[in-house]
Amino acid sequence: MSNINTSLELLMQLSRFQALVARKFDQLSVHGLGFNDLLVLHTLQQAPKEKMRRVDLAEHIGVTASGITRMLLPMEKNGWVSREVSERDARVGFAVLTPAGKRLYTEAIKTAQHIAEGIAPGQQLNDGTLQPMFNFLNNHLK
Amino acid sequence: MSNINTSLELLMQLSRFQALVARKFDQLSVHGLGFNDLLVLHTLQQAPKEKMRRVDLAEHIGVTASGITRMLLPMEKNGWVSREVSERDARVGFAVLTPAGKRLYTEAIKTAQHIAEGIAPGQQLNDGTLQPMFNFLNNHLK
DNA sequence: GTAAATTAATTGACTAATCAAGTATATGTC
DNA sequence: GACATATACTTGATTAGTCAATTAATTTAC
Repeated sequence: MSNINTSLELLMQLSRFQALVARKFDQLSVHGLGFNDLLVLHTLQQAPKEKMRRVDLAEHIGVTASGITRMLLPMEKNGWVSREVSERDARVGFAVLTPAGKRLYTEAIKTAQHIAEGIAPGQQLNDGTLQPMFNFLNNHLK
Repeated sequence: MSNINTSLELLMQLSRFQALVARKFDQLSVHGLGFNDLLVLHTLQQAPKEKMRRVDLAEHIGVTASGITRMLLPMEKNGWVSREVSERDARVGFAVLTPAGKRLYTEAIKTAQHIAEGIAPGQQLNDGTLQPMFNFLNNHLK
């Protein structure tokens, strides 16, 4: 039984943890949303005018362009997100949070926060010990 | 634009980071293996006698029982993993690393460690700053 | 200003997983 | 020791995403 380096060890543990978390959320299916759907709504809600280019949205949540097309499809059908085209660049499409989408988000995010608290209580997180972890993640995500 | 609690923020950032990492690995497709396949091989290799109950393997890497059945199928077909039944409990099946599987593992893990180093250099990790992160993860995974 | 390269998005074909249901075995209860 | 419940898996149907190819528009280079 040989060991592996710290880097790979970290990535593997993160992967396992993430699988756990995603499955818990998806199972509970907060308001019919998967974890990634929630991530889409949250990202849009944080964006200026609650609107983003589809590619940027894809990049932000870590799926391919194709992936975002497929994820947004049912969300558009349900009227949570709408589509807008750019005037200055005919290639780009925007995804915009609709009022219905925002209402759903507001409800769903409450539930999600409770679930998250159940997994990783804020208490543990807010004493600063894990600040380096946030820094590490932020470095890789910006 | 309202904010969310630290717990959910953490889970969302982890999800994004993980998506990034998994996609990078899967793209490079180390010796034809996906990141999760690698995780399976690694987990088996760490286990006593390089053998585990399928259910435990599933739990360890964070997929469902059904998921592990489907993941192991091609790996068995390729002769990297073999199947063994328990004598004391006819329900349980074991997954065992074969010699070919071990050889593949030994090669693939080297490449994987290089890729991992490229993402999260051990240098950054080994100064102890991120120890709380490892503790946090271990708490949730044990 | 035209040709070549790049970028944004979608689509078809596929892979990787989920869930729900089903089968078989084991365990706990009375 | 029979019956109910729990556990270990597998399978069919479905969902969530990938990749490779394609279309269309924009930008760069000359």
